[in-house]
Amino acid sequence: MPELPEVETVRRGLERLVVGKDIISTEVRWDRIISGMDPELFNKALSGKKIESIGRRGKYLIFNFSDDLSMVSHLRMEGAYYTAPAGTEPGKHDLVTFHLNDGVDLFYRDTRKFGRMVLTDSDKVMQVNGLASIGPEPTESSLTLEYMLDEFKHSRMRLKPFLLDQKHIAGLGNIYVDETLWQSKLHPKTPANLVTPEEMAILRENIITELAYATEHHGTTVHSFTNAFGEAGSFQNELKVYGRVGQPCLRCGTPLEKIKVAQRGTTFCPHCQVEKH
DNA sequence: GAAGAAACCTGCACGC
DNA sequence: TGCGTGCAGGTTTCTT
Repeated sequence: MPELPEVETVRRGLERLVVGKDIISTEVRWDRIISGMDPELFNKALSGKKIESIGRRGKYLIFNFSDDLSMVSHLRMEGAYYTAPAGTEPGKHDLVTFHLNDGVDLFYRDTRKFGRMVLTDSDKVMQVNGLASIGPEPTESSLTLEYMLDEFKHSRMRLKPFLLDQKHIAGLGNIYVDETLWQSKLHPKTPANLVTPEEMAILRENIITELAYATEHHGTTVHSFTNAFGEAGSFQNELKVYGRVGQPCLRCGTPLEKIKVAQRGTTFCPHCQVEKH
């Protein structure tokens, strides 16, 4: 399940593999992957375009093509890109193929068909659904303590769904929310406006550090995530709570518990992370 | 307007 | 062995 570190890992891989190449044509095998556009128009618009650069904002990949055209791609749960020699037969879950000019095909694979691609003018990328209201990147310079204090104090939403909402902070998903809340000793059901300034400073530092560290380790491989080279990340070996339900908390030894918060499986330590009301 | 729930999807684990 | 059920989860859309 790609979160920010996984998407950045994919971006770096694609940058090495496909930037500078031309698209000859595309094949779409699941129409709904292309949001708001007929697949034939998608193919027509992309044919002959050069892939000039690949950017990222939060969990969104942004392909920039020649003639000021861009494509916003969200991998959602299990989306993945990989390249293969031209003529390679697409697999069952290869939903889109980009035929490139140097004997290479770029495949988009998505087992659950949750991913979406949107073609748009390059100057309208930030108007695409999801990007229009996205919060700051979790970095020292973008995610300031002042911003967090101001953003959190207006909401009684529980921390788990609050942090998952990309409007507040870009890039966090289920795994890293559980990890950073555990590190910060905050209960996932605590309302956002009850986090003290001292706790907020710790939470901020943990979010920034955790995502940077996970990116260094090429992300977390829990289900099917691999980068554009088909390589798995290694950060799953660093997880302290996610996937460790029933095992002892690494801080206090209490067995970790799993609950549902806002429809999301949530693992936490009932001793270290005390709920506030 | 805010918050919660359902829907989108498929593979897998589990129970019978 | 085979079938039915529940679960996993990011985002959008619908409902309260």
